[in-house]
Amino acid sequence: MAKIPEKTIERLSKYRRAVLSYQAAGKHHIFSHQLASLLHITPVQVRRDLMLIGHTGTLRRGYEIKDLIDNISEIIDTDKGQRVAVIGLGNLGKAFISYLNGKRSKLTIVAAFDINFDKIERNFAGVPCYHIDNLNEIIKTENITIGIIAVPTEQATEVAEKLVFAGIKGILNYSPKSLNVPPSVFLEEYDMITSLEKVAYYSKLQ
Amino acid sequence: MAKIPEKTIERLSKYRRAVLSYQAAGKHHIFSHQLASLLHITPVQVRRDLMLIGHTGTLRRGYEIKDLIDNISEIIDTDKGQRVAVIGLGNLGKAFISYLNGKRSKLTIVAAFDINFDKIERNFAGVPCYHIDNLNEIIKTENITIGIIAVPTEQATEVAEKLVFAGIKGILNYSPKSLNVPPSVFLEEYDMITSLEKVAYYSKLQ
DNA sequence: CTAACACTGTTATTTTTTTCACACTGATAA
DNA sequence: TTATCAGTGTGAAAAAAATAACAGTGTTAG
Ligand SMILES: NC(=O)c1ccc[n+]([C@@H]2O[C@H](COP(=O)([O-])OP(=O)(O)OC[C@H]3O[C@@H](n4cnc5c(N)ncnc54)[C@H](O)[C@@H]3O)[C@@H](O)[C@H]2O)c1
Ligand SMILES: NC(=O)c1ccc[n+]([C@@H]2O[C@H](COP(=O)([O-])OP(=O)(O)OC[C@H]3O[C@@H](n4cnc5c(N)ncnc54)[C@H](O)[C@@H]3O)[C@@H](O)[C@H]2O)c1
Repeated sequence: MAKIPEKTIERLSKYRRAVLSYQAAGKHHIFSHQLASLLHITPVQVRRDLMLIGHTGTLRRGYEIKDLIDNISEIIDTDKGQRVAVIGLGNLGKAFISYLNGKRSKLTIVAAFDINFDKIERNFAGVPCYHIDNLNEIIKTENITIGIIAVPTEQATEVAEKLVFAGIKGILNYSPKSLNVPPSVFLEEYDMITSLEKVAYYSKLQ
Repeated sequence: MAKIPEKTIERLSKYRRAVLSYQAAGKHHIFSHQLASLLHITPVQVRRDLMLIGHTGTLRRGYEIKDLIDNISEIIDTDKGQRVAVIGLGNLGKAFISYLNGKRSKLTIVAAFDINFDKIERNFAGVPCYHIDNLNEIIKTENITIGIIAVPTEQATEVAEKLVFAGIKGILNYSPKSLNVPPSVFLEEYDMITSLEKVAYYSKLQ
């Protein structure tokens, strides 16, 4: 199969979540225009994306949800799933853990790390919190491949280095400090100020 | 000036934050390759973006930081600034407020809304929290133009309707429920699961 | 004075992403 | 039976975004 565009990968994740909730509502099929309107995109975009992963629909009923979920999962999941750690159990870290817990079976948050002893050796929403000094060890024994950084700006660089040293595969960074990691580690960063300033910019134009 | 691409708008916001921290470190000038490496992009991309907003650098010293900040602000800020409300003072809402407070002068969070009476009529990090029933009134009296949605999924649609009704200009939605708003309201949505699944996908390829 | 250097600014090109346009198809209704 | 309808699948075109290529230019070293 040809290389799938990055934007398509992002949408596949959204399609899957959209159809999961459709399925939960008892539906078995969905049309491209329905999926499109859930994501605020065009039906052609949907059909093209699904074409790229080789998913075909039926003419009269659209796409079969069960099949679609399987096909998307085939692409974006790994067989055994991946194990995730959150570093920094503050507001943001907690929000992520409560949000993700019980959502997806293939990505599981299995550990949190902090330096605050009030948080260490407790569970938050079922996830154990360890001292940051144990990061290297736990990453390895727990077979964690993805780290989510939610520590204060000043600590972010150091935490990233520890993650890289421990052999992490991917980092999702929410600290405002942009990180440098070797090319063998996939890095994704998000900062809400960018989003907010974008909203502000386009709001003022209206 | 020609229309500025959406991606450039996003990067302008990032450039400004990057140079602000450079400035805080006592620097007065920055080269395109330095800015580029801070954002993990190419120097050409930086020069092109700055060209689009009509900012020019000097040959030997690169871009003057003070000027650059002014020029970017000229584009993405409004004169009087914009006032922002957070709806849902949970983990996420709190994280945003503490993060934004004192960061930018032109976008100010001036109100939070919740239904939980433990939170209402108190301040969080200097921001007063009101009952959601007062939303319409406060949006108008406080002249709020942007709303950040951080309420549970089930409440998101209703909250969005209230914001639209109150005449909001832009919405930044963090609830996983994708919203429908009239075209007069600018909508931006972010969901960390998309980011995380993307990281997972590209991590497994490495 | 001249050449080498290390930047910026911009045109041209390439790549990526989205949209258009339309063939195809099975169901339905007249 | 035949026309219409409402969907999918996809090559082609367009639009958006990123990259390459390079001219221009103060600065510095010789
Ligand atoms: N990207 C975004 O959109 C966004 C939004 C809000 C906040 N932020 C940033 O995210 C970070 C966290 O925000 P928050 O509201 O959760 O802050 P917080 O203060 O509530 O939480 C930070 C946590 O990190 C822990 N910590 C500090 N140093 C550590 C270390 N070396 N190792 C492990 N843990 C450590 C602290 O004990 C604390 O529990 C901040 O840097 C904030 O600026 C980013
Ligand atoms: N987009 C993302 O990346 C992301 C990440 C984490 C969580 N989330 C989502 O964000 C939302 C908030 O997460 P959280 O961890 O802060 O949850 P939370 O439960 O800590 O906070 C939700 C807050 O909203 C308040 N609330 C409920 N109904 C309300 C209403 N009608 N009007 C005003 N306030 C109301 C609650 O009292 C509570 O204080 C959830 O839907 C969660 O799934 C999104």
